[in-house]
Amino acid sequence: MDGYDKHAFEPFAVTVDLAVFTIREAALHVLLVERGQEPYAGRWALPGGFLRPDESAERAARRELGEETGLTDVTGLHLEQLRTYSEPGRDPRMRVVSVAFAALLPDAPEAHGGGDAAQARWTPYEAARDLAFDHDRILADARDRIGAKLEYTGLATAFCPPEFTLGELQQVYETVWGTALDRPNFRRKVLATPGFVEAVPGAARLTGGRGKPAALYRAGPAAALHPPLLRPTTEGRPA
Amino acid sequence: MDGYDKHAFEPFAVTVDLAVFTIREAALHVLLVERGQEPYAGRWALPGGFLRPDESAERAARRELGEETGLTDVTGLHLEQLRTYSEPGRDPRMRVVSVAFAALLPDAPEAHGGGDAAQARWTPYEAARDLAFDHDRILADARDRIGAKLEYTGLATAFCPPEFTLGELQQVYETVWGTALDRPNFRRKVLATPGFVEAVPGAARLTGGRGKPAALYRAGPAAALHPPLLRPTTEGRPA
DNA sequence: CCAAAAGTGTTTTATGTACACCCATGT
DNA sequence: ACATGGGTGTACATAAAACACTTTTGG
Repeated sequence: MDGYDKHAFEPFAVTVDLAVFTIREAALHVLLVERGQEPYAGRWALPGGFLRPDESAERAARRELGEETGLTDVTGLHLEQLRTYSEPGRDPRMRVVSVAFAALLPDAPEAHGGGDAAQARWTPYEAARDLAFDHDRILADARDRIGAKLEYTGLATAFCPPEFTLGELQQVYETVWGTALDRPNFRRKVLATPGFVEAVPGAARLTGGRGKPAALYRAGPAAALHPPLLRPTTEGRPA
Repeated sequence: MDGYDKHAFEPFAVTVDLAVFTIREAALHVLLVERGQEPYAGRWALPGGFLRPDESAERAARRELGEETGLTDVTGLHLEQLRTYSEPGRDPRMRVVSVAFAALLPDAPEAHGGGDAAQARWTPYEAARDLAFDHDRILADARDRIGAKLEYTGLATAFCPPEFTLGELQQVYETVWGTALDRPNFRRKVLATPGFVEAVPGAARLTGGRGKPAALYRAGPAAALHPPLLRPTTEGRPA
C-alpha cells in the first residue's frame, strides 16, 4: 500500500470502437474504415475514436460512426456495449482504454470515408482480417455475441427494416447461424414467443417479385425471448 | 469537423467497480465497503478504485478487491466484465470512466476494511441500498446479469466450492431465481447437459448432518449450456 | 423406528421436428 | 401452366413437469 495516493490517478485516453454489422446478399457484412493516419496508416480498422470530455461512450460511438463513415441519424441503429479492452500496450502510442460496441443495421446504406478515415467500406465478415490494433479480436468477440444473442433476445429484428416479413427475419437467423431452418416451425416459434413481433394489420409485401405477398410485422416490446429460439444441433455446437 | 485534433485527446480517470456476490444462509449477499474519504465519506459503496498505468482492468479489479476487503488470492473467484459506465457527472470530482465487474465467490470468507475502505461487509442483496455514486444501478445491472446467465451458462458453479453436491447447486438456482425447483428434474437436466458438471468418482458428503451422503461433482468444461436451464414460469417473467 | 436428504421410476403433458399440402402472385 | 415464396395441418418423436417411491445416513 506504500503511500499510494488515490488522487494522483494516472490519465488515460479513452476511445470507442464499433463493430457494425448488416446483412447484404444473404451474407454478414461489417463496416470497416481505412486509417488515414499513423499508427497503422493504410490498414483497415473498426470505426471509432477518442471520447470527448463531455460525452458518454454511447454518444461518442454514434458521433464517430457519423464522422468516419457518413452514417448519421441512421434509423433503427441498434447499439450495445460489447466490453472494454484495457490491456496495456494495445495502442503503440499511449495508454488507451477502449469501450467496444456491437451495432446492427437494417439494410446497408452506402458508407464513405471522413474524419480520420480515408475510406469506409462494407466488407464480408470472412474477408475482414488483419485489422489494426486488436480489432481482429474485438470483431470476433462481437460476432460471437451477436450469434448468441439471437437465441434469447429479439436482436434479430435490428437487422430488419421497421416492417419486415417473417421470411426476412428467418434469413437473418440463417445467415448469422449458417444453418437452414424449417419455415413452418420457425414461423410458429416466433409467433408463439410473446412480445417478439407484432403483426401490422392488413399490410403485405412481395418478396422476390414472385410468390404470395407476405404479411408484415414490427419488432415487439420484449427484450428477452421466452422461450428462446435455440440453434439447431443440440449436440456439440461450435465453441 | 472544425479543426478537431485527434491527438489532443482529453485525459480521463479510469476506475473499476466490483459487484461481488456470494450465497450465505440461502440468501444472496453482496460485498460492500464503507468509504473512508470524500466524496461520499461514510457511505457504503461497491469496492473499486483507480486503474494504475500498467495494469488491465481485470488486474486492477483483483488488486482493489484485495486491498479494500482483504480478499486476496481467493480460490475460485469468478470475475467478468459487466459494462462500462461513462456518463459525464457520475463522479462529482472529475471525469471518471468506470469498468464494472460482476464477481462470484463460492463461500464467504470474512472481509475486513483496508486501503480507502473504512470497513468491508457482506450485506444481503435486498439491504444494499443508497450506495455512493451510481453504484445502486451498477449493482442492479450485475444482479440481473447473474440471474440471466444462470440459464445459459455454467455460472452457478462459481457459487459452489470446487467439489459440490447437486443439492448445493440447486440451492444456488433457487436462491438467485427465488423459485423452488423439483429436485429429481433438476438433477436430470443438469446431468443431461454435456460439460456442465462431472462426477468425482467415489466421493460423497453429508449435507445437513442427516440423510444419505450426496455424490460430489466438479464444474465441467462447458461455457454455454445446451440445452439451457430455463427459469420456470414460461409466461410473463419479471422484466 | 423415525426424520432428513439423496437418488430412481413412471405417468402425463407439452414441445419440437419433419414433412405433406394448400394459397396467392408474376411470368 | 408453372415456378416461387407464403402459410396451414398433422403425425411422430422427444423432452419436460409432477409426483410416488426407494435408499442411506444420524438420532
